[in-house]
Amino acid sequence: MHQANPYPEHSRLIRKLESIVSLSDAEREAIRSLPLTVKTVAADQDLVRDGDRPSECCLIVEGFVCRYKLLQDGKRQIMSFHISGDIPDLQSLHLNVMDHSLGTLVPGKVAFIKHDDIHELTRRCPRIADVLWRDTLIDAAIFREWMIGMGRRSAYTRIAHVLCEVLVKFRAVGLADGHDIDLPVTQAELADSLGLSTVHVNRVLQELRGDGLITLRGRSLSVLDWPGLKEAGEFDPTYLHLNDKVKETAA
Amino acid sequence: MHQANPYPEHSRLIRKLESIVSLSDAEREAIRSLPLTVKTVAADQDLVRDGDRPSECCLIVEGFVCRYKLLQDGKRQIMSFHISGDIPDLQSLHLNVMDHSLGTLVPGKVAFIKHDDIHELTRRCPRIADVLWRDTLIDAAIFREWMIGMGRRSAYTRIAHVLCEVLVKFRAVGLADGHDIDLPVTQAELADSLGLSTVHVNRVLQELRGDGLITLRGRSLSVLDWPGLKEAGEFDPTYLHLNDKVKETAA
DNA sequence: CGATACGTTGACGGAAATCAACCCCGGTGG
DNA sequence: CCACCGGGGTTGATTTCCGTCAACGTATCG
Repeated sequence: MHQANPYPEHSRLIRKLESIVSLSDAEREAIRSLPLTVKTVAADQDLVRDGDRPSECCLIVEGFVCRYKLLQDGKRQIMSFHISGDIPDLQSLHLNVMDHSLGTLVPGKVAFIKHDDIHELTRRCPRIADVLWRDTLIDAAIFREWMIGMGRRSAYTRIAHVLCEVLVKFRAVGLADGHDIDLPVTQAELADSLGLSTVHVNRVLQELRGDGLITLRGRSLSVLDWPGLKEAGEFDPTYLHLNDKVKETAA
Repeated sequence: MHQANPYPEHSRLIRKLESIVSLSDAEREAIRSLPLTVKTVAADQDLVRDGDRPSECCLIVEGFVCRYKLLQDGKRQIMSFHISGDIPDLQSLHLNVMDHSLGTLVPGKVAFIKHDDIHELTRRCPRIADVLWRDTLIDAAIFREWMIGMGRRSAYTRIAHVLCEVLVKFRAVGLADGHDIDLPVTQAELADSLGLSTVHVNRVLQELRGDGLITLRGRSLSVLDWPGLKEAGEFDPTYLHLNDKVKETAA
């Protein structure tokens, strides 16, 4: 007796939001009323580009997306990773011009939502505006945590930290339940997210393996020693501001 | 015929918000109705501390405040600087627990605003909620820009960049109009904001002076060569998302 | 007028970048 | 079916930017 979910895309969003707040039935219903345009996208495609003035937001349904900026000299800084349920350009609701780009790292599925429809929803349902605001505030908290890493932590600690973060985020939205995930990120991309060189990332990953904290072959990451990895990464999940219900996934 | 401003603290907030959006008379009036508790604070005092669960926000009236976090080993990362008109802990409206601290760098004046009063204001005046949301989104954009610096820019570029940023922010709210400001920041604090050591900051500042870009004696900074400093810092003010009216101050 | 905080300088060391190969593997096309 | 190709991963040698340590100068202030 399997019944297909009539709102597979909206469900991803709802699950994500419920990882950071609780929603009422009415609020879930309101979210399900949002008009979406679903598209499949290949790897390494830009969803939005630095300088754009978007009139819609993109909801990641499946896949893995990064926020990044290219510098004059060709260097790239990745500023965040996003997974199913995230709306990485929610900020474009209130900031007209993009100051960075969003691009896919693997093939996936993305749903576009018109700004007007979101505005209409939040007018009808002010609590949802608060939830979305909260979501952007959590993104900001994650930026701050990454700043701390790049400013004051060693490469070893930084890498351990980002692995912890990704694992917790996967678990919070139900994309993983053990300590194994499919990490769709190359070492070069990791390097660009941490302000390191690929060579150094490679060597530090070997250290982490050598210390028995993880295994990493291709894209499959297994955390062998979760307490050890958390300690190595000085990882305290407070900054993720998770709902109490899912907090245990980070323990 | 000089008439004293009956709302000196509210005016700072209004001026700040008008540096990023336009406000109607009604909105300005609504803001002036906010109940405030004004306090004078000494230097090096925490306004809010990592782990706190605040029930009010603080509006900087005068002085200079930084957002920072202390690490296990005693290292400090400063994540932002704040000036007159800023509400650096606006995020506490929707994130219960502080994941960092806010502290003064110089003596100043701070006004506290109850969360409840802000919620009441935004309920009465939804456009103001949008403005405040926008403000937190700009903070996030600044975090991202600092990430780019710490991840991918040299110390020289980073320092030039932050000097550009501070100058533009001062000008945007009318705290400066030329190229000279009172920069109430020690080299050690600059270092902690950029992920550098104080020794290195000192040396790079000498380079910037040697290149004829700035003078810096004590707390008084003069930008001698604004185009040169912008170029040295790879500074593009887009990420500050200034109102068109004040954009010229960054040109 | 000493205390103390801030700035400056020099010598040295180290974490990570850079440069340059080389390997491995999956795809693809002849 | 195998040769070729290209992206990703790995390794070693070398360099560099910046940190650390330690001392000293200088200004402000009770």
